[in-house]
Amino acid sequence: MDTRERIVNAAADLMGRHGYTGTGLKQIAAESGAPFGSIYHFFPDGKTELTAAALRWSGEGYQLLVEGVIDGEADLLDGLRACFEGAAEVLIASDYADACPIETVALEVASTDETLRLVTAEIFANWIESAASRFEAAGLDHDEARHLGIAFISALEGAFVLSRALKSPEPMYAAGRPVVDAIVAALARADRRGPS
Amino acid sequence: MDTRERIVNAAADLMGRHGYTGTGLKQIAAESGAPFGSIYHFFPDGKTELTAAALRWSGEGYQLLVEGVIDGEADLLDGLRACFEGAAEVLIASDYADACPIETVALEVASTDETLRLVTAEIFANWIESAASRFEAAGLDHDEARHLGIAFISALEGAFVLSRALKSPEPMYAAGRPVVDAIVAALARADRRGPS
DNA sequence: GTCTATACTTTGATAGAC
DNA sequence: GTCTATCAAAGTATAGAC
Repeated sequence: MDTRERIVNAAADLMGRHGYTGTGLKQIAAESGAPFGSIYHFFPDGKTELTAAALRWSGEGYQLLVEGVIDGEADLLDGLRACFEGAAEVLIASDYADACPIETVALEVASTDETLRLVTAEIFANWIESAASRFEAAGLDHDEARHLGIAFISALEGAFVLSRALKSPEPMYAAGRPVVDAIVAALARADRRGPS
Repeated sequence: MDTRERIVNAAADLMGRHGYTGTGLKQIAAESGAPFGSIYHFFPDGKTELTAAALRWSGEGYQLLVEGVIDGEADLLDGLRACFEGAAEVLIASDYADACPIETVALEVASTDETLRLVTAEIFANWIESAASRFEAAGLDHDEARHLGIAFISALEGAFVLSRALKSPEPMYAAGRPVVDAIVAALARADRRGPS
């Protein structure tokens, strides 16, 4: 792994746990084993540019992870349930440190850094589209698939907040059920309208 | 309003928008109009103690606000819908700055400050209990009311993240529907089991 | 209790030797 | 490209006059 990659990796890891303002460039240099000057060599625009790269890297990685979990199950609904269950397991295993890698940063920059806010918006939009496309492929119409995609990501993000604060996996399960049930109901309605 | 109250008020406001590490004590002193030294006069333990007070103040205020919205509607379900709708309106009116007042801080301190994490846990627990007690009063059994209370708060929190990042009210509506529908269904089941 | 000045640390960022 | 030394600013915290 080259130096640039190690820096981005360390930034993504630290920011996922401690947030944007809570993570210093010196800390990133130390954690990655890279000399401090290398950060500005690879990211001339400094912390903003590095953070954008870290967010995109985390965002892509997490999307692939979730897609793997969903597509790893024969049934779409089982795949969705596995997401909440898997997230709960990772939370417990990491003592509630490893959750959504971009959520804390997204909230921090939402009203303070428009450049980074746009990066988080693009990532969330990708996640929503990833989920919605699967719902649409399963038979839902475009709008309904999008709304439930948003509800799915919202439930995950909301449950991450509560689970980390309460140090309990309970929200992961309680928040997942209504969304999965809503998709079950929507698929049943779609099936009644036009069975494949 | 006395000095202490102004300080707590300013801290709660600033931290709600810019987070914990993103808000400085000097900024709080300036915003509140209080001299810097007064912060340490009223909060000898410094930033941690002040933040705990700000979180509790925000947490209580937001709970009262939401309870007012819910109880302001004749029907519980309309009250829940009004929460998501009202949150969407406030987001738009504030250019997506005013959302959940403790969410950003909760994520920031979850893995870095156990004292403050416990404060956010207590606040979220109060919110969950506030919602669950209303669901139970409407006819749901204790466990189901609690699970749906958690799902309700999770949906709100998750939608806040997405709405602020995307600068769109859409998540507020999309995330709210499955939870409200789940409560509709649960109430119908409870009614079938034992109509009042 | 109020307010100012200051100490100490850490931050993001830069310059320049190698 | 790598690495170190250093800057100016902002962070928390403290001391002490009034």
